[in-house]
Amino acid sequence: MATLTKRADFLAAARAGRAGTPGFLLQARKRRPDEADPTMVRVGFTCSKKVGNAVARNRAKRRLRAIAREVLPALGQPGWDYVLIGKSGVTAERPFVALHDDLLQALARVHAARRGPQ
RNA sequence: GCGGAUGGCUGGAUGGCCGCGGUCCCGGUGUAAUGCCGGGGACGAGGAAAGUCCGGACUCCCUGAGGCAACGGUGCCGGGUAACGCCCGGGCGGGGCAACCCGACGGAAAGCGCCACAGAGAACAGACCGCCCUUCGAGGUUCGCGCUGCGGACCUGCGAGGGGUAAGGGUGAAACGGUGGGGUAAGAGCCCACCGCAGAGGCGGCAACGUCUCUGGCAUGGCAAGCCCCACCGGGAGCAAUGCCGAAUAGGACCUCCGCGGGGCAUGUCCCCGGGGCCGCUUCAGCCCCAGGCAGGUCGGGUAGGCAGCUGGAGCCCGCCGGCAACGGCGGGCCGAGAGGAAUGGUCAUCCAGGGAAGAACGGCCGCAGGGCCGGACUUCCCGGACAGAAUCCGGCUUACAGGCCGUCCGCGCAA
Repeated sequence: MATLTKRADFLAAARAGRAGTPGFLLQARKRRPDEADPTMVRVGFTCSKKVGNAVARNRAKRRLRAIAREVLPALGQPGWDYVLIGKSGVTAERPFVALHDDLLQALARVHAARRGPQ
């Protein structure tokens, strides 16, 4: 599992599928085969200043990282990019198990939406 | 005990499970380069890491040196410091009973400008009311005389004119010193005492300044946070600075190689023929262009990316010495984050502070009493961690901050 570092990757994920949850917003896309290593799951995190001051943003990002580490190695699909976006207030405050379930449901929706039309 | 002032420290603890960052060691593997994977060791946010407001270090750019001008900043004195707009000590002014706190605190006899409103008068001051003197008139009292009147003296809640006056009233942020006495028609530094002020001198202090004596009757209104003057300081941009390495692709330069256009049919290792320019004409030769590449190589710039800068420093701790202190000196010991979409955590449990609710032994007060009110060891349950996250590094300032701990001092009350 790698971390996204390029702005372009974030923008590409934003244009593709998305799924809102009470705790955060998930964006995801399947990469084209000629991009990065197709066996890899990549993930990025975004917490804008709307989330709060530096302490609040960092805490939100750390909690998003924690659930990503628990969930994505098993349920993330190879060749996909995932971006988790923090929400003001709730991402840092919501119970951890609820945040965990949010990601499970959001992943299911994002994957289903991608397969559906095909 | 109550109330207050001030200095310093601290900024939850322990454990389980799962993780992150650089670094060192071991093993494996790989790139143009940095690396990557597995295992292990120690280490890994703050007092403000914040605001980015001052001062520096360090880089690059500009500049021959100095001076002057402009612009910006600082502004009582002395000391500390690499430096500062910071810190310490002192002076002066203001507030407070006091501990203590606050202060853009140089210059207004260099010049310009401004001083609204109110008020009579506001910067070469000023006469509104009031007070005083005086002339005339009016009225009155009284005296005298030559007595339908005339004259003198005095008086006035009266009128008009002339003059004096800055004590009093009133206006204002401010009215050409203040208080008291003498003096005067009334007044006035007109005179005197004290205070203030100015000048000179003595003494104390490095100085800011303080103090004493003498002299002067008082000049020099305020605003410099309007311009200004004086003294001192200051070149600009910033670690996304700056230096180095450097793919792929495109483009550039050079070298080598191949090749260029038209036509024929027998389609080949074939044959025939070039045009334009240098050159006005002809021939030959040369060079250039029409006219290139799908090739190979070399080189330089440079993008992605990587490396350095990057953490050993005006460093931290302890002791001794000097200094009222800020701080300095000496000796010994220590190494304490280094990321780059950015680590230093996620989660659970228990505990310690703290808050709330319920119960409650017991104690106090009120009441004849039933009872009511207040405090409350202890028990149970619930809530529950302030402000805030390094980004080149230091010294400050400012701002934010739940709670806790330690010290010193002041006022009041009580006791001895």
